[in-house]
Amino acid sequence: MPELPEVEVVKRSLSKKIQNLIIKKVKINDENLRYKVNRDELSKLVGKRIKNIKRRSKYLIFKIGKNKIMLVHLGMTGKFFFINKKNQKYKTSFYYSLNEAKDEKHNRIIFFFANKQKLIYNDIRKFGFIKIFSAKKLNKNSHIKNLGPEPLGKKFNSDYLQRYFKNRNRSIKDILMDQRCIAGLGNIYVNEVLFLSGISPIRKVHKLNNFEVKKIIYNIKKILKNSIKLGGSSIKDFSSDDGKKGIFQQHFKIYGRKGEKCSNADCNSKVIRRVISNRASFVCRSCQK
DNA sequence: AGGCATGTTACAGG
DNA sequence: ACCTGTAACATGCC
Repeated sequence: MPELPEVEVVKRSLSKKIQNLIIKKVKINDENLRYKVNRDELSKLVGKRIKNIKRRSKYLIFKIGKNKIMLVHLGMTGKFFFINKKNQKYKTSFYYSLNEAKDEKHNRIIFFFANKQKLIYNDIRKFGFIKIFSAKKLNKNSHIKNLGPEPLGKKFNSDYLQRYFKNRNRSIKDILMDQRCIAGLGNIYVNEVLFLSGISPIRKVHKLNNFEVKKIIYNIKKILKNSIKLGGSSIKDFSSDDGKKGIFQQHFKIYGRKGEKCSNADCNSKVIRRVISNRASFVCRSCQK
């Protein structure tokens, strides 16, 4: 589930819950995440305070104590649960589950705080990871150092993108999914951006004109901002199991809508699904050229 | 039973 | 050095 907007929403809601809490204990139920969890490093966090949480691309960066960083990537199915003093469970993610009991099985790492508060890292497929290292090493970290600009930042503008596109013979879908070009988009939002921009995912980037590049940038920023806003508001009342599935998909205009009528009012074409860059693309042939 | 899934990385080859 | 395509990771759902 997690692309930039989801990770941003997780960051915000987690910050409210755990900022300034002191870690009392860490329990590892399953150390075999994408990378093997380092027990020694994790145990060194005991006694330290969670200072703040930041986001870079789809990574969560926890500053813990004076000089520790906990870098978390949620992979495909990673999520956090927070248990408060009254044993109420907060799911700080969109990810829904139809079966709470089955959910428990995938609680991989548990952080304990005072008064029975807990932070649980839950991950079904275990493509996510948690790494601990010293704060000095953050910028040299292999996951972080090659990331392109944040799409919502000033460095992501048409000068940058036109230069990046100029001599590259790759498809626009491929490039937008490439975290070295732009950090934080994934398959769903790339689908949405290209639909809104009226551009076919297989177009070569060096053949896009300035207007098209600007349209892509505008739509990236617009969709991401809007999704963060929607995420923030839908998470607040995210307590019952009913209707969760709807929350996940209802905002997407093209992703997952194979066979449905194109959502542009004056278009009667049907959405088709095809695989591009090894992932599902949903396209309206009439609206995306 | 087989296909599919929001992500990243490694590798082989051009 | 840059680019492309493919497979792999683990698990559950339809």
